[in-house]
Amino acid sequence: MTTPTPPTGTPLPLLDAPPPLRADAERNRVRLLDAAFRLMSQGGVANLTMEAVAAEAGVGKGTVFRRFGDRAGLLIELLSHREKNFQAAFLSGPPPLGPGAPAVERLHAFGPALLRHEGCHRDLILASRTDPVRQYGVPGYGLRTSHLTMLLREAGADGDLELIARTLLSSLDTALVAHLTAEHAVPLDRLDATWHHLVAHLVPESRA
Amino acid sequence: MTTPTPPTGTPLPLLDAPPPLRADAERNRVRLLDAAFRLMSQGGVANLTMEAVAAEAGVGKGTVFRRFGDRAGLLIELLSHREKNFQAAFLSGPPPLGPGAPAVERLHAFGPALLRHEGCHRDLILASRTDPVRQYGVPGYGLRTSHLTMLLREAGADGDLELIARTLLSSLDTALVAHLTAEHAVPLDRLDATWHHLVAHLVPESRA
DNA sequence: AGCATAAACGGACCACGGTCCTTTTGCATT
DNA sequence: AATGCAAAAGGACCGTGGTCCGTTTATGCT
Repeated sequence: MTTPTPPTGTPLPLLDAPPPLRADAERNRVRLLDAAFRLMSQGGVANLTMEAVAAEAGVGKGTVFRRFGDRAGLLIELLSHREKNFQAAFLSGPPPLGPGAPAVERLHAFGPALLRHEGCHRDLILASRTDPVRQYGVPGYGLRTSHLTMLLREAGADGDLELIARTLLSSLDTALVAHLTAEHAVPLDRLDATWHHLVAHLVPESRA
Repeated sequence: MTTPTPPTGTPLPLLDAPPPLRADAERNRVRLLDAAFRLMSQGGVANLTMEAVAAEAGVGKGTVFRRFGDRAGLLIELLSHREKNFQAAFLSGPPPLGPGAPAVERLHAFGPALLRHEGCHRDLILASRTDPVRQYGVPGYGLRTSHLTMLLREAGADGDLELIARTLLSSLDTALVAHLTAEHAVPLDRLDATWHHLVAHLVPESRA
């Protein structure tokens, strides 16, 4: 076999972009997401039955599964849509969360911001956690990890920065936070304080 | 209404012990747990269908639900049974994990031990995580938390020790570890190393 | 022993997630 | 325009978790 002809004028996929959907598929995709959003607005996440979403969107049930794989896939998609704002905030927003402030300050700012962001979407996030491992494969999680890793490196922290970043993220895990606030009445600022404590002890300059 | 007569010779429940089961209920309980264990041994966790367990135990399906609430409840019960050994190891086993060693050493020993313990029961643990919040309410988790909190205090750590303890636990969360080993081929000793790093940075005497 | 009562049992029943296979439809090529 | 084909749509179907309620059974009291 000869080398296949390189794509001519295609907008260079650049890192395995998923193949574009056929027109009808794309149309139904947005219909479904809209429908899901609508249903959730009125009845909460519990209302998001695959059949109900299909019906609301006016398509067959199979279509929902074909597009999103499973219920968790739909919820994750719904979620990722709303995460765009948060991502923009720490990637390119104003300091101290965004670039412009020293790395340590950005680290300190990240925890409280994440905490509050996740607080808004708690139900959706928790509902999307059918498979406990899956969340770690979601792009959003990967982005947070590499962002924190970078900030830690910039701040001069030592050790296995990626694992430390993941540990920091775990300390604000939605499920844990939900438990702490619900069962132990832990207020948010106590969580903020511990975040600051952790950051302070893990980057050298603040370490006395 | 007058004050009810205090219990006469009852073995003082001492902290809301669950009321004892009726004889047949208790008999069926062990039958069910046995059956579940048997089924899991041969076909893995996937074989643990509520109906299958009921059938194997020779009882009705409703009985399984009455006893364990739901599937997660059954799995958690199954799990708690096997955790006894681990708990004994850090509560009363030999040093450095058990009492006898200085608190810092016990802290260092705890992570690797937990990591390996959870590795053995990975499937069961992950399968029991239907509701992501629930795990934090099981006795085993509470015990680990208070144990670590105590060790941190003994070691002279500062800050919100309970939240720090929970953060340490989160860093070894089964789901996270499963992801790291499966997707990123992270070896266990790298996780050990980060555990030691975290402990070292969170208790004062080791902090330079 | 006989009885009353609360607890446990059983299995029919329901809802929902997920699969599968047939039919339809968009799209490219001639 | 006509045709061929891969992709999408649809919805019947299945398995399993979870509920419900009529029936059975253990246990404590007289």
